[in-house]
Amino acid sequence: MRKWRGMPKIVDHDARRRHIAEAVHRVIHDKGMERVSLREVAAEAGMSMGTVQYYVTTKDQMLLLALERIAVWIGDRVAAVAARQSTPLDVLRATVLELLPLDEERSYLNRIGLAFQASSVVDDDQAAAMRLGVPALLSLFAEQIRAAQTAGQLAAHLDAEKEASILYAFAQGIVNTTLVGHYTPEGVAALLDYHLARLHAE
Amino acid sequence: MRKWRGMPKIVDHDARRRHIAEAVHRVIHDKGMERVSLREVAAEAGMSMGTVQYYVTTKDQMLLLALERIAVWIGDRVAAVAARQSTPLDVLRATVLELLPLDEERSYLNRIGLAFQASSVVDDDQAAAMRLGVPALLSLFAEQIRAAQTAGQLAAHLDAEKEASILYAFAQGIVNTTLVGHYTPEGVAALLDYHLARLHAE
DNA sequence: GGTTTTATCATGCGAGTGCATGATAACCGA
DNA sequence: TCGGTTATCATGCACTCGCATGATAAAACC
Repeated sequence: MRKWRGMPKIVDHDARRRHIAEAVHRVIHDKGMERVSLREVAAEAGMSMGTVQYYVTTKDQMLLLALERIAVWIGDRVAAVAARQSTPLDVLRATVLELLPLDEERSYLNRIGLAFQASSVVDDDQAAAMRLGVPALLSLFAEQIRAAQTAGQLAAHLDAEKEASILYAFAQGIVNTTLVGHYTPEGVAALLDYHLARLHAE
Repeated sequence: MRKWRGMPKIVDHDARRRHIAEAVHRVIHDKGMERVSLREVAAEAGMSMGTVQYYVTTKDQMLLLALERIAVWIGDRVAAVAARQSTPLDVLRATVLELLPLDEERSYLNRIGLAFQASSVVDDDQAAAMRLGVPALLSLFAEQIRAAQTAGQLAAHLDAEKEASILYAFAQGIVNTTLVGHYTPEGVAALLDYHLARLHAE
């Protein structure tokens, strides 16, 4: 599926937008945020530039669309992996691991997320979109920590909110160093397990 | 100090390069990495574009120069604040705090660092320059942790290397969330103290 | 079947890009 | 005092950018 040419009307607008957003992702991943342009994205998406403009009124909106799409992508992945766990501590561990660049797809997502993290410092709309996911993750973490505490999996004296914040910061902070190869996937997992082990009820 | 015009020969090349690098920093901070151009930087530095080209052969080299400059800037700040502490634990705490966006100057440095972190994912030279500082900081952390352990300030059973990695990741990971206002400076410091407290020898 | 709507494309425009070049002063060593 | 080096600038070039416009064809509607 590469080239459409003059066959209108039965199109799924959401699918088109998704297609464009994914082309933006690939451009960001392969060439970097500074190389994102309407032309480059159109070429990557296999459409004319005019068609991209038909679905997206401005470049900023195109980037925002790509950002929102990747946020729901990550959100879906986290929700799916969390649902697959049995104990609160497993949810916690699996969720953090899901956020880290431990295989190709997660590295892909993290590279793009990193680019948006930087570009959102200067773009208010992107910053707002970026902020959306954070409280959800933090409260998921805190909730699982509390559940693990009542289940006797984690020490009762822990401050769930603070532990959640620390855990999330750790996950965010280890990304870049791992992406550049400073840690192996096994090393990162060992680091996480080391940290979680100290939170255990003895 | 804004405009030179036709007064050559007694110039300090390093000073000129520093001046250009700082202009790059301001452009990145105020308008974002994508708006960095020879023209914009020249205007910000108060020189003609040709003069910038005289000191910097290419745009990539200009960015690399700005990256190296900010790395030594941060390194100097960390070294200075570390030298001012008396116990290993104080060094550890003060060094981490120095890396966080807790006041205007540190926010300034962190915004720029974040931009380079993203752009270095796609530029190999920048990635190499970025990697340089990490081992130094990690080994400083590990060293101070070990010193604190022998001094009885931190629990003896801690894995100094792993704790150093976790601490550094925490510092890196809390930056963006703090920059967008999700944490107050006091909240971040409290988070760090909470984490350090659990490492204490009882 | 003719008209309107929807989707796609090619093209043009003014602005901005990185980089190269030639001119022009100010200083230095003779 | 004079040629040569050093530093600065203005300008030009080929290219890309975001965005606007007009043409065109297929589908939908009547």
